[in-house]
Amino acid sequence: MAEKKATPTPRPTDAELAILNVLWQRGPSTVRDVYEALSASQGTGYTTVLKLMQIMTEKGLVVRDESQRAHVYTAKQSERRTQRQLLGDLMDRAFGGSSAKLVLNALSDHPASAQELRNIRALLDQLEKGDAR
Amino acid sequence: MAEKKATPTPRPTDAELAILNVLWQRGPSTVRDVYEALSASQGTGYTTVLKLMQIMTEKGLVVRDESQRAHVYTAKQSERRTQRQLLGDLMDRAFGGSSAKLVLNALSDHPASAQELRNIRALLDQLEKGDAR
DNA sequence: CCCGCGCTACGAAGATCTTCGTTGACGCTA
DNA sequence: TAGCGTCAACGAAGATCTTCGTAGCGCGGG
Repeated sequence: MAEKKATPTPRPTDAELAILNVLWQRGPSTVRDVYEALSASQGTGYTTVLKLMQIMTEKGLVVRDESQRAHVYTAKQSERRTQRQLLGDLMDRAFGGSSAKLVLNALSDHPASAQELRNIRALLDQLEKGDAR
Repeated sequence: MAEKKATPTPRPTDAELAILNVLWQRGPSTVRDVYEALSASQGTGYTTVLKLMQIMTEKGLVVRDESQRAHVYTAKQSERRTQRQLLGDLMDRAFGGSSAKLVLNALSDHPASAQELRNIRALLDQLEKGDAR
């Protein structure tokens, strides 16, 4: 075996993340799909999106199905996994690795709904109980 | 009035954030101070740190006291404020603006101590009660 | 069979980030 | 006062990110 990629999937840039968001939301999409979804909010040109997605393919952020004339792209990492990565990254770089600090900051600055607060509380319960981990 | 700077303080880059961390930790520091604090963990040269801090001064990320021969730098934004900014940014870019999603992710992936969990719970109480915010 | 349209590929340009070598100024000390 | 060490300033180089213009290809309609 020598096929194991050592490259741990780089951190997506801002523009790349915008594209990933579209892919997660729509599922496998062509460049045109993504372009149309993005051009609504941003003013990027078609070839710009295309180029970015080509680069993302090289980086391993997305995988490409070339069997169709219009290639179909899919996010390689799940949304969850990417969020985890970005979050862990920020936590290390700006919060000294403390998830609690990060969480406290997030909550006090950006209030969540009552329902969401309940969800968080539920998770807390779970964490405290199955503290074994 | 025309003196109001429209520039809202740019998002610090990775290398800049590393420097800011030192400034927050040590308080006002010279380039050498920062360099020594950083070179322990990273292998950056003195002039590299200097250049970065000069750029950060231009960007308004730090302020510089030039009254001494060795200029003394201070972080312009508080650590808290910067954390807030970075967090809000990430929330928008990767979590669809939902702080709850972000928090749930953070907690389930990066467990906090019991004490920290208590703190979070306390904040939740506070948020739910004095919901007036 | 030929044209035009949509799509990918390529390459280049400009911006920003990161790194560092070099230079010149300053002040202490022998 | 001459020399040495420390410091800021500058400029340049290489990497990465972002944006497009342009070219080339293949398919379907006329």
